[in-house]
Amino acid sequence: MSRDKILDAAARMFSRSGYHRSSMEDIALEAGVAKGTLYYHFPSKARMFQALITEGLQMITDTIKTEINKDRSLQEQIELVIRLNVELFLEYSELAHIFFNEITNGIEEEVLLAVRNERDAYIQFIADILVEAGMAKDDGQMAASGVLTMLNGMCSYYLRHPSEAKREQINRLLYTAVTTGLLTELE
Amino acid sequence: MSRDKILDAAARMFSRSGYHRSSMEDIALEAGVAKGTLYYHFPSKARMFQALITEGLQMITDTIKTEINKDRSLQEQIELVIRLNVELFLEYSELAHIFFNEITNGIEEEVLLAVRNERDAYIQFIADILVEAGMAKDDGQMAASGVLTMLNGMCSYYLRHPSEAKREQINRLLYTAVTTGLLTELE
Amino acid sequence: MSRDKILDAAARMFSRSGYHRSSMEDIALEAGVAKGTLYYHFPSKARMFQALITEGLQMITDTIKTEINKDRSLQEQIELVIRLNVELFLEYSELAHIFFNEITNGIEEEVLLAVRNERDAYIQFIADILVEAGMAKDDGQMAASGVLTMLNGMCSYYLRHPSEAKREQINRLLYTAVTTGLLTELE
Amino acid sequence: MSRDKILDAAARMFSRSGYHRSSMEDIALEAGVAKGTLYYHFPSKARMFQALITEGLQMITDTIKTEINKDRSLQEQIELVIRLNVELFLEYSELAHIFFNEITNGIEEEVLLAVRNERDAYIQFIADILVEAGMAKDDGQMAASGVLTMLNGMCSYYLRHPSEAKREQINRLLYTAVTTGLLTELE
DNA sequence: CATGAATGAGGGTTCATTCAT
DNA sequence: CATGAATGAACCCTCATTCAT
Repeated sequence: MSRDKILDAAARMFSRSGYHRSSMEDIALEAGVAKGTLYYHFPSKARMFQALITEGLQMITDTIKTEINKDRSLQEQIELVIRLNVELFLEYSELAHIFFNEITNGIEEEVLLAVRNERDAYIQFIADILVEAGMAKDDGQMAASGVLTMLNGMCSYYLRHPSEAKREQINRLLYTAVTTGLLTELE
Repeated sequence: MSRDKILDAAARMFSRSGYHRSSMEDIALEAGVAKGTLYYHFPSKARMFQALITEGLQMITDTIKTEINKDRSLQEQIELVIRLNVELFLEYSELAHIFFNEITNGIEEEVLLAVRNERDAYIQFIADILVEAGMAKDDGQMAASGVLTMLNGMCSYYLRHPSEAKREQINRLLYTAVTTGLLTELE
Repeated sequence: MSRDKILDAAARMFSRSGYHRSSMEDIALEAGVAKGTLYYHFPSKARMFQALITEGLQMITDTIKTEINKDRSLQEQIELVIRLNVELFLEYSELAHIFFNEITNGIEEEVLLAVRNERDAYIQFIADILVEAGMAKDDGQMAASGVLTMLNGMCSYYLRHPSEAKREQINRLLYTAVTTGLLTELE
Repeated sequence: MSRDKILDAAARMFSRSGYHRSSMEDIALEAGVAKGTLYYHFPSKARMFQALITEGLQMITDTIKTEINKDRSLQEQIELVIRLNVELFLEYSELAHIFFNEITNGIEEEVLLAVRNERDAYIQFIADILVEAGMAKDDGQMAASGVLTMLNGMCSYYLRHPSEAKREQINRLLYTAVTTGLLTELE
């Protein structure tokens, strides 16, 4: 179905070139469909982006939920969540970057709010895991926000100065930051 | 002099609306000069942005250097560096955001590299301070990068959910992160 | 039958939003059928419009003919024709407006001519009535055209500045214009 | 100056093909300037249209005022106003048509209101002349509206079935309609 | 009979940049 | 030094129409 082809192409393009640098023409070309087809499936570029975020996050949270329930130790759960997030950041770096750093540019206000809500929901999702694991007090939101922020920054740094060694370092450092309770100060 | 008026206006506009959302028209208007004048002083929008970053960072590093040399304790030095950076982030949030998070959009490759170098130089500058204060081993680059990343993220979070209480928290948390040696793991 | 549903919907949409502002999508939605169905019944938007005009006018002229033959005085006949036309204008204002004022926009030349012929035929139909009633000399075309023009203009004015009082005024004024023979000068 | 070239070209294009059928590309081509130039002088197509109407009406009312003051009899004044208006209608038929029959299509609401106000102001201008000449009671608005409506319709008819004889007829008929007091019934 | 996914030409608009003055 | 009129490529979006099912 061409809706999926389009979302795939959009993910690739946004991830490669960012939101504004990816034109609807480019995305259509990448998806192998006509420009008008994009507008058959999505009312606007912004809404397409929103769908991408929403449906992408749904898949991610589903994956994490499934994996986490597979009878693991607390430690393994935390490690897993961190590793999966790092992988996602590195695979879809630009997209993740957009997602976590806003798109202040000329985008429909309504979509901006929706994406912001998605982000807050995801932060809450991670926060719940941290709280359940005893790694954060209260609602855990700021702790989760802190982890993701660090993750975002470290992955960006890694992508600029890549070397396999550091990749495992990121996982380890984040794990330490979480387990030593540094982030609980944030509450 | 109109060059300064332009840079001031550009800083305000970029900080308020981001790089791409600020048109040359807007900047000229804000500066109170004609659009053509921008091109008298700078060969392109990207170069203007570059000049802004370069000269801005020069001022910042000069300020920090001056303050740091005023015979302070190590603790005070670290606190000062953190506080100054937090202030800058909050004052020029968008600009800082751009500076620390790339501008993947349609910008001259050459300028992109130059700005990236400026950023690495600033990271190095902070790294040197950390090393000198014994807060990081080796070159301290990744430690510095980590601090700035966290700073970036926390300030963004703060701006989205502001409350005076949290502002001091940011300073304190960053101070803790630096002094407890968490970041030294990064080397 | 879905052909009728479509024509009804088209009449409503055109009358509400005009020809070009009504998209095939809108009409299909209003009719409760799929977009493709429109093209099953009509070869193009323009042809659909033409069918609407043709069949609508057929109904109108039939109605008028029937009513007129019901053994009325000349005066009553004229009053009737005027009143019916005013009602139609006000009920289907946009459609009437399109019909009487051309659609210079991108419409098939052939359809344009056809619609123009429909209009001239209607003018002739009214003209015949006027001549038969002794209210116009010769072929009465320009008289009929004049009445309809005035009717068009007054109804538009009425719709912009409505008030029940004026509605009856329109009928009366047109009746006066016809009966005092003003329009016979037009021949 | 290219602003004038553009307005001239726009008047020609609109008058020839109507508002929507005239693309900005067409107008630029007709004016001999680049498409972007249109947007240097006017913020949008609708605003350009508005400027055209406003400035055109200014010229027309100025002309009429000047001519009317040249010490004429009442009869000559009325004849003059009618003749000038007929000439304008025939010269800029489409434009006049748009002006007097709305543009319900996708045009900025604000511009629509502005143009409507221009039209009402022009009607008022004509109304004042009629009242001053004793040809209408009270504010004369509906009388003026009636004359212009008839004028509009007759000119359209004339353009569809042209012949020099009828042109003078239009002037005469309108003059009769005004002077016999038919329109005073409208008050 | 009817559908709806897909198309692509065309439209209005933005904006960094150029250049004659 | 500075201006501002002019440019044109690129962008997002609309919509009548086609066609396989």
